[in-house]
Amino acid sequence: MLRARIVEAEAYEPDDPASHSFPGQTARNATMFGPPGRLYVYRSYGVHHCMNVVTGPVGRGSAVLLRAAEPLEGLEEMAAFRGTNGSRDLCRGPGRWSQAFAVDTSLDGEDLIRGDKVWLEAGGRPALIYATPRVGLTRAVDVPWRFVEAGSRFSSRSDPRAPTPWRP
DNA sequence: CACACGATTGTCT
DNA sequence: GACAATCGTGTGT
Repeated sequence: MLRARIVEAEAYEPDDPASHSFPGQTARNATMFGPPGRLYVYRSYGVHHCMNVVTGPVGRGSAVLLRAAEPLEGLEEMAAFRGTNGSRDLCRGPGRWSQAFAVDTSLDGEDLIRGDKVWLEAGGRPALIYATPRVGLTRAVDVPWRFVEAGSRFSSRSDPRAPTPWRP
């Protein structure tokens, strides 16, 4: 069993030029337009995989990219999948996290609420969350829809110099 | 069928 | 800080 705690995520909306759902539904992003609570997996740069949680109702195309997590359980297995050791880096970045959990496009569409391969569990909310611009985009580069636990050493980037606290 | 490109990462300077 | 790796997907012809 592998377990990790989400410390960083980014939101993507259908009217958002940076979102895969922006151009409309296609074969690749079909899961984004399906029911919420499913896992949307896509391949990035031909090399890595990235995990998203579908958040919108059927037909909308909203999702949250899972960018980084604090490994909690099964660290040796994660390290074996990644071919490295060092707990800080196991799930630091969307590609690394997917690799640590051996997630690829074969798991696209998995039910994260009732599934038995990969799922979400309720957890406590971080005491302080910062909102920042999203990472690695060429469009909508200033939209502050990256959310990161303040001060987490497992996030993919250091905290912003002038942090903007975010409250749900 | 040809082409451009990307929600990344690791390596090298 | 710069750059290559690598390929599925979307678009246009």
